[in-house]
Amino acid sequence: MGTGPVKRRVTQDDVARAANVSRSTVSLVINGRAEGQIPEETRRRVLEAVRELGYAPNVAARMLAQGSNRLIGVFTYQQRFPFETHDFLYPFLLGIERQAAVEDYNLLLFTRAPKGGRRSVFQDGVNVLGMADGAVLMGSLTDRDELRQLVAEERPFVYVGRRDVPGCAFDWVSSDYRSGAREAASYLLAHGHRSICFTGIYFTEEPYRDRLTGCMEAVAEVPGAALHIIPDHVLDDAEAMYRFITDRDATALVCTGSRILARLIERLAPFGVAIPEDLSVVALSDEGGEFPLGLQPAHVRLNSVQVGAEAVRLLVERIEGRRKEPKSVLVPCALVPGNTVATINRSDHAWSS
Amino acid sequence: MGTGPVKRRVTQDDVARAANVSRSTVSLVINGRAEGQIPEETRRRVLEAVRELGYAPNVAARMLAQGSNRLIGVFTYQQRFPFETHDFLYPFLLGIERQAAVEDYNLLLFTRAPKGGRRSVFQDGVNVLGMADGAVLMGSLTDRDELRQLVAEERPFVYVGRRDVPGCAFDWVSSDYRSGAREAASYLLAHGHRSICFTGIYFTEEPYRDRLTGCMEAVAEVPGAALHIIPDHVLDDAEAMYRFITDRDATALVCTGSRILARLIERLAPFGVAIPEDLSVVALSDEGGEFPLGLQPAHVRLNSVQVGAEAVRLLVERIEGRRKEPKSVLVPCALVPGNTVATINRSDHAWSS
DNA sequence: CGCACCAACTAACGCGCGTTAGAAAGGGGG
DNA sequence: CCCCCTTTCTAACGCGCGTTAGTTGGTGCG
Repeated sequence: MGTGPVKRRVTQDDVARAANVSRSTVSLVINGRAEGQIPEETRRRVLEAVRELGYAPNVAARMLAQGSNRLIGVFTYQQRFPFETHDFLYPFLLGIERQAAVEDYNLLLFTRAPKGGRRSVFQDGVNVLGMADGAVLMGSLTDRDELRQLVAEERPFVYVGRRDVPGCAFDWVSSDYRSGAREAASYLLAHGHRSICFTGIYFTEEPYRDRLTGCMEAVAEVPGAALHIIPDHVLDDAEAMYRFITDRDATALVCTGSRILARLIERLAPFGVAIPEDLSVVALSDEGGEFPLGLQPAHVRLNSVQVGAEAVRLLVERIEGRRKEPKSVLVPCALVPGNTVATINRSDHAWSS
Repeated sequence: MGTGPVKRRVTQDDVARAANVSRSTVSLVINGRAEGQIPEETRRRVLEAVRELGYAPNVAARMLAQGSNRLIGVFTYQQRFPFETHDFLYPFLLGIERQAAVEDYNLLLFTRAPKGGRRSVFQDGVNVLGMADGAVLMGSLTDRDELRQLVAEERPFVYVGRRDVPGCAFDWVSSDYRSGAREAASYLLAHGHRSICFTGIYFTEEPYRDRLTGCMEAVAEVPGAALHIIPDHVLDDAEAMYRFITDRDATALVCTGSRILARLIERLAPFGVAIPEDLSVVALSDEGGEFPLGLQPAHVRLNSVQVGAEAVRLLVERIEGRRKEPKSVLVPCALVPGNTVATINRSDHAWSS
């Protein structure tokens, strides 16, 4: 409970005394509202006192008084904060940071965890986002009512990743997973593939559903083409997966991430599956990733960094009152051809006779 | 300036009116100080009103009232924030985040950049660190007076990386680069190497000087052993480097980072330098890194993540008044043998006849 | 002289809450 | 009836700040 015996902080009052003006004057100068109000000479005196005493505004007080801090909150529904590179949220954070710097905002990372349960913006019934001007939310959120509640509080926020909550409109930014996935599948179809596998998890969340939808759309346009969804439990069993693929005469695979892709390749290798001769693969990911054997995975670049940046841009628009209506942004993806897709020739293909 | 159109929220006053008690009573009940103060019946009435009106405390007000905002500032003297994985500050940030969660503090990242000049804690004459309860500083700082000024302000802070400012004591945490480097060199010496190269940059900063010092200490203990510092400009020129090494009959190399090591190996390969047959290498780094040819670099693990965590621990001690005296911590390193160090046999070595 | 006006400031309020001195009510003993 | 104690509650301050109505002292104009 040790209430910090931190030396009493320097306040505007202290500055005012030192500069021999009133506190209001100090506030005016500090907030740049000195134009035509306070003459240069006074301004200088105040600023000097500020620097001499080492004054710094109190975040809480500022927030309380008028609600702005130039602080952007970042909240993640993941257990831990997505600093780890291998976390799929990491590139978003990268973009958020970059754009925050551009927009001249500081970042408030809500690392404080709840005692035991799942992460929530409401801790002990308190909306922790309250310390920031607005917040970027991300990660997979199980309880949609939380979003409703959040909207009701009318504090600006942007969700990274499309989230569809009926009767509840808010800002979000997402990669255009659907178009991206469609493009990936089309690319494979254009190379002659007709039986394509698809890996994907968390189908309850929009971004994952969108990936599937995109693929299905592309496949539906080509007569005789089929898409096969690899069930989760199969992904963990190398042999089951090999069976799954060969049983369906599949010659291609769309992967939702480059890490999954790496695992798949690794696991299929013992069965003599060569990429791309036996199996063509396209990933949906931010980067190609590093692969053995000189493989440069064909992939649809998701531009997650840009998504994070866009989220901040939207948020700042809202915070600064330049926009009132909810808005959503789809960041386009880009196909990056690698060397993991081959033109199919069914006559001499290993398992498609 | 768009004042946030945040909807007026339910306050304790509202609850008090509804429960027909005073606001203080509400506060007491909510903060659990009702023991022996407020009878059960009243307590129940208040809590009911709370839940009925959907009251939620205002974080900012709460922080303001009790004087701490449970905020740890993070400031870096690097141009950009070390989110990028390849940034050498990145692991520190990882540790900081982790420990902040443990200590139940949020993180305030000072991403706001100065208009043009070099980064400084003082922006517009305001010490931005004041917004947090305390701060962790890192990165290479050119202006040591800034640290003096900071100490004078008596605001809690911890520097990541040893910084030696005469007549100015403050908290810092660092990997024990010196012992680590000594261990690296000793390891090579124990394998029979007598002519060892050393790469290192930024010698003006303590952590880099310490690396060199450690190596020199180890070499000095073995008669006939020599340490050769590779000048910066040589590092960029593959052929010059090859010459540098062979001219000195060097059979081993101590590298300050695993990325540098990767570059070196890559550049020496065209000259037919085999690792570890021709050249043994030890890196000072957090991880071995990913290398081709199945190389697992021998390295001295710096435990930077732990350094970051330790910094936060120190800081919180100070913030919460559990410690008054300056304190510094050296986090021990650990030698991780890989497969990049060979026992030297000068008779059949390529260039050491 | 009287009035209007301006520049340069300040007093004072309110943001929502934690905290504490102390008021009010009730009860019991002398 | 007075005094004192306990229980139950409240008034009021302060946290640090943004904002606005208003005050002060001076100048110009009729």
